[in-house]
Amino acid sequence: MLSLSRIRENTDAVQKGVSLKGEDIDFSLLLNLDEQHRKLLTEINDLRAKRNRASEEIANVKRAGGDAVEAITAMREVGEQIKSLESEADDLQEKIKSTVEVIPNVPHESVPIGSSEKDNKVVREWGEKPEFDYTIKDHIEIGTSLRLFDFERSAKISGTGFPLFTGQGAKLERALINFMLDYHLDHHGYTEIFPPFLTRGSAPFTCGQLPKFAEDMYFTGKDELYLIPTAEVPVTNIHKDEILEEQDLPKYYTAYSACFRREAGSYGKETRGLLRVHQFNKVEMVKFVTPESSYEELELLVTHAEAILQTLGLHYRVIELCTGDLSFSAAKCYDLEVWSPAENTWLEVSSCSNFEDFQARRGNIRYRRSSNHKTDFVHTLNGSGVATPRLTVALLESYQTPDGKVIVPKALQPYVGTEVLG
RNA sequence: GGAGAGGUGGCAGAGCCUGGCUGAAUGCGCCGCACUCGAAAUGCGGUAUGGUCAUUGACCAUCGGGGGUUCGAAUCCCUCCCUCUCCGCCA
Repeated sequence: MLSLSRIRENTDAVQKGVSLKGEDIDFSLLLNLDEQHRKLLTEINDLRAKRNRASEEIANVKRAGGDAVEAITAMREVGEQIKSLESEADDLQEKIKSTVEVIPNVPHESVPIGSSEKDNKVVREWGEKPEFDYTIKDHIEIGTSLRLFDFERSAKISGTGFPLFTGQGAKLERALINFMLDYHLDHHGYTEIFPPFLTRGSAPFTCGQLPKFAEDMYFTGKDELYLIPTAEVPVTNIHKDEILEEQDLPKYYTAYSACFRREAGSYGKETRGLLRVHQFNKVEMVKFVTPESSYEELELLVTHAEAILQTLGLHYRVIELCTGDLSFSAAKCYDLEVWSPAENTWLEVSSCSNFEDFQARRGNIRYRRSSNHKTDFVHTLNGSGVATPRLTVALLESYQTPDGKVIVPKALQPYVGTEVLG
C-alpha cells in the first residue's frame, strides 16, 4: 500500500509510476477526498478538545460539590455535533481506503519502461541449449511412458490441472523439494519454515492478492480461509503487526509449500501437462530487510534462485521485467526462465521481487532503527527457489536419452536414489 | 461439538466491581547521565504509536474490532473477531 502522504506530496511521480504499470488512476478524486477528510478531522479535533476541557471542568466542579447542569447541557449538543462529523469522516476514510488499497506499487527508477512482456530485458543467459541428434520427446511423452505422472487419472480425481505423480515421478518431485530446501539452508543461510497452506484473508491482503485478485484464489466458503497461491503469503505474514529489531535484520526464510491457483481464464495449449496447473509445489525464499539494503538483497536473491538451476545444469536466462509486466505489489522483479527443448521456448520457473515497503505497510511489519530507536517499515522481498512443474519439464526434456530414459543430475541423485529414471 | 477464562505500551502485568488529572501503576528491556581504570551492581532521568494544525509547539485519537449509554468510557451495555484451558471426537 502506498502511503497517503507519498501520494499527496509526490502526486506526479506516483501518477507516472502507476501509469507505467498500465493503470489509469484519477488521483485528483482521491486527493480531493483526502483534503475533505483532513479538513473534517481538524474540525472534529477542535470540537473534541473543547469537549475534553469542559469535561475536566465538570469533573472539578462536581468534586467540589458544585452543580454543573448548564455545562452538561451545552456539551450534550457538542457531543451530537461531533458524532455527526465523525460519521461523515468515517465515510470518507472508507472511500479513501478502498481506493488506496487497489493502487499498485510504483516501479523502481531502475526498471525498464515498457508496456508488456515484449519489453522485458534479458539480463544474462547461463549454460547452453542442449543439442540432440535424434527426435526428442516432450515432457508429457517422457513422463507418461516412464509412468512419472498420470494426467488421465488425476482428472478423474480433481479435474484438469491437478498433477498426479506416480512412482519415480513422485519421488523426483519430493527429491526436488528436498534438494532445493537443503541447498538454501546449507549455502544461503535461510531458516526453514513449514507454513500453513490455508490462511485468513488478512494474509493475502498483506501480500497484495486481496482485495483486487480474489478471483485467482481458492477460497473455502464455510471457514473463510484462502488456499495459498505461494508460500510467500504465510511466510510474509509471520511478522505481521510486529516491530523487529534492526540487529535481527535481514531475516531469511525459505519454505516449501503446495501452491493453489485458480488460473481463471487461462485455457489452451499453455495448460498442457505441467506447463500451467492449479496445484504445484514450490520452494520459496522470503526476506525482511532494511530499506537501505533491499536492492542489494534483491540481486543476491536472484543469485540464490539461479544457484538451483546451475547446480542442476539447466540452461536458463534472467529477465528484468519492464514496468508494464510488473505485478501489483512489486517495485522491481527478475524472472528466471529455464529452457524447454521440446517446447522450444523459455519457461518461467522463478520470480524474484522487491516490494519495498508496499507489503510491510499492508501487513504493518516494522522494525526499530538502532541509530535513533524510531520505527519504520521493513522492505520485503521474495523469490521462488524454484517452482517444480516447469523445472521438471526442463529436467525431463534436457536430460532425456535416445532410449527414452532420463539421466538424473548428479546433485539430485542422492535425493532420487538413482542415476537414471526408467 | 460442549463448557469456561481472557485479549491493556517493545515485553510481562495492574487498573475494570465503585466511569472523571490513568495514555495508563509496577517490573523487565532499551537510551542518557553519575559512580568506575573499565565492566558489573547501584542511583538519577528518559523511553508507545498514529494523526491534524503549526515556527518552537499545541491538540486529537488509540487499552482486540465495531456500535451504544454518558457532559465524560480501558472501566458500564450490545455485537463481532481472536487466543487460551478443560471435556468429547479424531490423524
